[in-house]
Amino acid sequence: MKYTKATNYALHMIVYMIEHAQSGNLSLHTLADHFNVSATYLSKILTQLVKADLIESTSGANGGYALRKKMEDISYMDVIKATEGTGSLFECKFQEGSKCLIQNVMAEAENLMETYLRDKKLYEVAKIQIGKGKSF
Amino acid sequence: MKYTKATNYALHMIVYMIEHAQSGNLSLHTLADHFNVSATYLSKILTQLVKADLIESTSGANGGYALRKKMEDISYMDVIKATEGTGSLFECKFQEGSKCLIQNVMAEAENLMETYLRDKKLYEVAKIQIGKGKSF
DNA sequence: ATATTAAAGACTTTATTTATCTATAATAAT
DNA sequence: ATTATTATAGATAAATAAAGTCTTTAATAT
Repeated sequence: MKYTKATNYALHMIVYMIEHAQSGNLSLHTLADHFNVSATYLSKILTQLVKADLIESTSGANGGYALRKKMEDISYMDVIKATEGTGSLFECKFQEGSKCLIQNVMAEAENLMETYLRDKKLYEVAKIQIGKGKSF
Repeated sequence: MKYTKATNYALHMIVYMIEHAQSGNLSLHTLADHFNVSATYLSKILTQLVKADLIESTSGANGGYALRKKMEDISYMDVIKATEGTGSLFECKFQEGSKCLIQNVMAEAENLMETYLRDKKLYEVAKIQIGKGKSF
């Protein structure tokens, strides 16, 4: 069990977009170049973020991607849900519903992690103008 | 990102073994039958639990598997580490070491989950003799 | 009308997980 | 000793999921 590479990219994309929020739209090409990823592949990931309403996209010249949700409000969990999907990490293979006590415990553990990541905002890690933090 | 089926099995195996701890060794055959899994496949999972010193195995007639670690001490995390491996859920694809601030946050989140699962014992969920809990 | 940009669909490749088969090793019972 | 019972190991196959590519379509600014 590992986070997908897509989540890795997605988190970094959001941070990068926060850091460049004042620069207008960022094109797929620009992002793909900067992170050294294939454009079409990155496109799929960004589209997931668009569908999750975290960012927005505009076609045509001068188009590209820009933040949609208020940057201070974008949490790690927002991004993770967009790329990993909703749905629990553990699902009992022997019993339906939540009758499995093991599953209940696993869900509670996941919940702790989830709550933490829902409170943590990617904003905190971005290096923006007035020395608000630092990162990559 | 999901827990593997192997982890699912492994957790249930331990609970089952706790519930039948007084019945001597449980053979692969018995376990495979009870859980409706192929024996050789289950064997691989049980071997992982043996290597993690959670259970022990003995060959030959009347052999099989039995708990090795004190049942009250076997945590969810013990089992998960055995089947999922150690190693973090998130590893930054752009920076080495722990220089990535995103990774640090992700690790902290994982830590919360891990601590919880290291405290929770599978024993609590087993239905053993003197009404100590209930489950499957 | 043209250039620029994103989205969608089909598909391929790679990696991981799940599962099987066969052979080997260990031990108890006879 | 031989046989039956039991686990382990190795090779490999099948299934699933993730990562990545190619091509077409749609939208928009100039």
